[in-house]
Amino acid sequence: MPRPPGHGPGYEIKRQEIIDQAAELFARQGYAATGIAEIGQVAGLAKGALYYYIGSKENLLVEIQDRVLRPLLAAARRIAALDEEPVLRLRLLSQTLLELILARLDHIWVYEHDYRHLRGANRARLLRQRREFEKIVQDLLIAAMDSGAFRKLDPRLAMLQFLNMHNHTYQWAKPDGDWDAEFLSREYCATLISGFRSPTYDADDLEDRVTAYRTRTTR
Amino acid sequence: MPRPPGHGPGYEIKRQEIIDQAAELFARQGYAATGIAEIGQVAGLAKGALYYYIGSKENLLVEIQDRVLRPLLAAARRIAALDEEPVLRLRLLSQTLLELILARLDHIWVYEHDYRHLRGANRARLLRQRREFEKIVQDLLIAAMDSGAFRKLDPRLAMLQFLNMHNHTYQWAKPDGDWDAEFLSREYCATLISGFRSPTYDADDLEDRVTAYRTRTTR
Amino acid sequence: MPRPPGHGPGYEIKRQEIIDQAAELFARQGYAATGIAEIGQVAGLAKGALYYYIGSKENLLVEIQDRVLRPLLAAARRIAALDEEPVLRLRLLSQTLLELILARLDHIWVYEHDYRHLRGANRARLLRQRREFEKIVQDLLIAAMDSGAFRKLDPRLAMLQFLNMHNHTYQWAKPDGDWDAEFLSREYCATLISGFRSPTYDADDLEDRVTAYRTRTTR
Amino acid sequence: MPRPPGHGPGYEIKRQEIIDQAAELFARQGYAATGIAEIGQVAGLAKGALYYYIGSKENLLVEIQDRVLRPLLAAARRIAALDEEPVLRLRLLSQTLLELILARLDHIWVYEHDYRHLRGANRARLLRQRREFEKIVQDLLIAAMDSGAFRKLDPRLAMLQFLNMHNHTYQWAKPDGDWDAEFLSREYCATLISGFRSPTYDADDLEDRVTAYRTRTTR
DNA sequence: TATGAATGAGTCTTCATTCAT
DNA sequence: AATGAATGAAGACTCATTCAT
Repeated sequence: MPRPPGHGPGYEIKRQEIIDQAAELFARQGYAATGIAEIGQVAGLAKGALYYYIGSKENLLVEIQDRVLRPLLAAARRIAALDEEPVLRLRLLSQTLLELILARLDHIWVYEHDYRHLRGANRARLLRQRREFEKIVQDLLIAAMDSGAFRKLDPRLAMLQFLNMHNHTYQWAKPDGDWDAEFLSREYCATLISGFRSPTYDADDLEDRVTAYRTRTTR
Repeated sequence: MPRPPGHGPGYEIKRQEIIDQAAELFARQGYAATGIAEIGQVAGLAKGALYYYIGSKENLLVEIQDRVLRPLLAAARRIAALDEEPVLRLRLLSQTLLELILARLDHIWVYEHDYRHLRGANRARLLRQRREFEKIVQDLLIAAMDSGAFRKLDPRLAMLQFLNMHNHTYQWAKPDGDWDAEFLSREYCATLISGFRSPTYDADDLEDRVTAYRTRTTR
Repeated sequence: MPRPPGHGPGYEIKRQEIIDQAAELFARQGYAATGIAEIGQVAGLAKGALYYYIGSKENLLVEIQDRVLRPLLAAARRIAALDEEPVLRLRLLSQTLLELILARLDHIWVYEHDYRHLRGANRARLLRQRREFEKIVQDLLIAAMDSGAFRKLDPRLAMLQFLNMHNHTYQWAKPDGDWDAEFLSREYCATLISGFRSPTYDADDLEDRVTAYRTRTTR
Repeated sequence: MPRPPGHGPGYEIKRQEIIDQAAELFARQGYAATGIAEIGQVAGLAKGALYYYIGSKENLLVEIQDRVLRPLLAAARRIAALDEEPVLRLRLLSQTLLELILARLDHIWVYEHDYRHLRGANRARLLRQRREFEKIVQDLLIAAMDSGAFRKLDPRLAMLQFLNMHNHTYQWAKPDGDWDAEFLSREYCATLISGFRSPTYDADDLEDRVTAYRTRTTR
């Protein structure tokens, strides 16, 4: 994401605005089917000025992917490092993931659909980050098995079930849908955990523990 | 899908071949990012001859969507109409769905990603069929609730969980992956049913009943 | 207009049918904007068979031009050679010309609009024939001046006025219009002759002389 | 004729130049037979830049039609509204019409030949304007009849004779022909008026009255 | 006689990008 | 900081024509 040197104070603000607008267009029409001219029109900028801000069309895609992956990975790393029971951490991660999906539906569309249009280094970095996120989830699942909370499952398959359930949400969620991230997370986790748990594990008080955790940390 | 009248015997065969090849390209690169020239090259046909077979690029997309939706809907209708317990029918539908996904991974990519590039009547028909499929699943879930097998759930949310779990599979499945449709269906359903079931419902013998059903019907 | 050797009895009939149909299409849409495929469709023939009959698209144009010019020139030569007063001959020629225009409106459209798409020898021949027709008209006008019926006019300008008046008719005439060729010829000639005539020439009995001529020759 | 917003000062000039060049090509070869590539070549512009100016091929056709119809209708409306004798107004309109034809021969070719390639709203507007012009002529002819100058004629047929005579001129006129609009108008009107006039109407001083009118108004 | 299949140049149009100003 | 003008390759699609069968 090379930026021309020496910018005024409004540069970055305008730039972020343009990325917002591009994300919306890409989500609605697809990256390949959206023209630079269209973005310029929505941004109220002639093509020359547009390029002054964006550098290239692929750059926009990179930025949008980044806007998804950077906070996602940061949150995932933070949650995974918490000194809490693995199942609780999974539940927290679930909600964070859903919050991000619901908050930025258009970004997620682009993230899920158009990463294949990235080339070279951009693509490699993206895939690396995706794999890191998957590993965090999988490691949490393994930890839950090791702790006796979950049965012995194929960890990769468990991780994929977890991600299937969460990641596909963008396909039908609406910006102002009936269900918020907390509710969905509770429902999804209820299903998944009842499927994964070992017979001895009692999941009934999980939500209480979530509440307790939140009280503890936001105070 | 209007075709010019009067074609030789080899026409339809060649046509289906081209659709195969197009599906592979669309899956890899996206519909919008795949050029007609590229398809012609892969098909070994000049542009003129290519159009003799395909009519238009959008036509290819329609055919691919149809190849997914026609068998899917047919199977779903058939299974829904079976005189079997709802949970068993869900399990059968799950496997059929996964069989279709795994057998035609590229078609599913296109189906999931590029339906938005359909216009007008083609798009309307597609959405109608998608909704019909969703309704079949949802009605099965309602039947399972009515039979006492499942708890009282929000039927739409249950349906979406079911489809999240299954439909997202195309994102990571490989043509020669380790897991076949039967295995995945067993695992997915185990998770979902343990999440959905009422306390009194015993799901442990479901797989036996699946086996029994298969024996009964294939004899 | 090369024709493949050795044809069955139906060949020429079918061929003429195709030219008819092509003329209609060319008239409605223009030569350049009408496709061979369209002609084939209207003729109920696949492209291969079509070419068996027509040889080439330009050939169709040549034939249509011929269908206009051959009878037109034949009639013009015949009328010009009549042993009748020049003004009467002009009146007869006028009617013949209008009969041809009204009888074959589509051919005339093509004749007037698309002769420029002819190339080389075809074009040269066409222009030669057009000039011959113009010369016949002009010579009749000169004869009328020499006979004292018409004033001394610029013969070329008189000829052009005559042709302006007649040839532009195709632009607004309808296949089943209110006015037939005889009526239009009477009206056009009344206007033209009253403009061209010398003060001493009495045009009032022209129509009687036309009737007399017709009675004489059709008996 | 929508144009992209925001253009520099040279834009419209260049645009008009391109329309000029296109009109010449269309006139020589026909609209359908002239390629965008050819226009670009003549304009010295690559295809992209060409489209920056023209928007679409049909747009060029619309502009050319407009260049004919706008001044024609404006002049016709102005002349029709003059407080002069109807026959004089017809004579003035005739000359204006011929001036326009001779001044823009190529535009008139396109106007007469290719209006059928317009579609939808463009076509409707064109036909409406053509009919308005025809109505103006016809109303003048009716006024001349009402004033006693002309015999009782079929007004529509009289109008068509008037337009036949004038409009067909483009078919043979040359850019630097021997005859100017004033001369042709005098000749055409002499013919038409002598054909249309009532026995009592004296047309001999019409040209004097034209001269008088011109002197009066240009002073 | 007639067909279906093929071609490849050609159709109009849009693309992402650049750059002098 | 921003613009208008330009490019040329690529976009989907149609064309008249050929030819083995």
